Amino acid sequence: MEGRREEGIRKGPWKAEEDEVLLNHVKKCGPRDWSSIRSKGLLQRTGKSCRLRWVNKLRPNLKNGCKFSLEEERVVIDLQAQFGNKWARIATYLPGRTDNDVKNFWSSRQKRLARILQASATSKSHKNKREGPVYDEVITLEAPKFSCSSEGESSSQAQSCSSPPCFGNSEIIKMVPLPDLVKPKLLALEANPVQQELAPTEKNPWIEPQPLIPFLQNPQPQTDLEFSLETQELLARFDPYFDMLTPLVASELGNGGEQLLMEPPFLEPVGSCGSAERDKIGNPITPDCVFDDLPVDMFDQIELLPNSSEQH
DNA sequence: AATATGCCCAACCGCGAGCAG
DNA sequence: GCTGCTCGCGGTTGGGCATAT
Repeated sequence: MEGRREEGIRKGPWKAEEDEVLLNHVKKCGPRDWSSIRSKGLLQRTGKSCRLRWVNKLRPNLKNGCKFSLEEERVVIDLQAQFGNKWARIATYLPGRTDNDVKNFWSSRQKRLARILQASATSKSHKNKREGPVYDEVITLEAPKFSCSSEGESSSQAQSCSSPPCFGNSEIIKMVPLPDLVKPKLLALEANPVQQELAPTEKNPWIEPQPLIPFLQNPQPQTDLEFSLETQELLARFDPYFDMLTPLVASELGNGGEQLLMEPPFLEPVGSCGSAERDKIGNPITPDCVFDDLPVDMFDQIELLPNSSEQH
């Protein structure tokens, strides 16, 4: 696929020598003047291509080849709901991630969710022929078995086990209506077009009886720790505010009744995202502290994110 | 073991914004 | 104000690897 086309413009995969030339250019001139790279005859690449290479691969402190951590997944989900597909903007909240990374992550995720949803819809339609629709009842779901094997998980790359935590075997999670006190805060959130599209009604979702998410009644055999965030996301599509139930779920698992709210404002763009900074702005709710409220042993399977320097 | 399928990721393309002349 | 250029962003595509059948 790599090749030359008209006017000697090179396309396709970058060679190490080209990377070196590009790095030298950046050392001398900084990450700008991309088009001059070709006009000076340094590389047969367009300025556009050079910039992309730098931004996505050569920039320092990139987490290349490192899967998204649980927290990063959460950030993306929250920010996507808030900003929409503004990948570059979202990426600024994720140190070491590029817009391309976020975009690719989201795209894979969407495909996966679509498949799960479709499979669920299919199985539900079969089920409904016998049972008919089920509305207006307390939703219960049984968490899939905890299958992120700690024994000899041979990761092809030394990647973090980025999958979200699961609840223990056979835990029953009750989905209960959103408490009133939560609702006003939710209104401040920017509506997600996708959620709007998929939401069963534009009326108050917490008043209208919501259809059950098919796969909750008939959980698909999802892999490993795919469950919790994946599930939450699907739920959120039917009930845009499902995310807010997460802490509730946690509390139902026996960690006290305190409810926490996760709202996008806890996030700060890279450069000002230290916890001290967050404290300064008076927003103590962080993803970490949300996880703190979950059962401690849930995270036994979660490895720390390796440094990019440890990769490869 | 061979083949099919799914997933991840790098790179390209088109479009729009910003800016200088 | 117009034009052309550069840069940045979001969408899309295709290759390669991993996993399932």
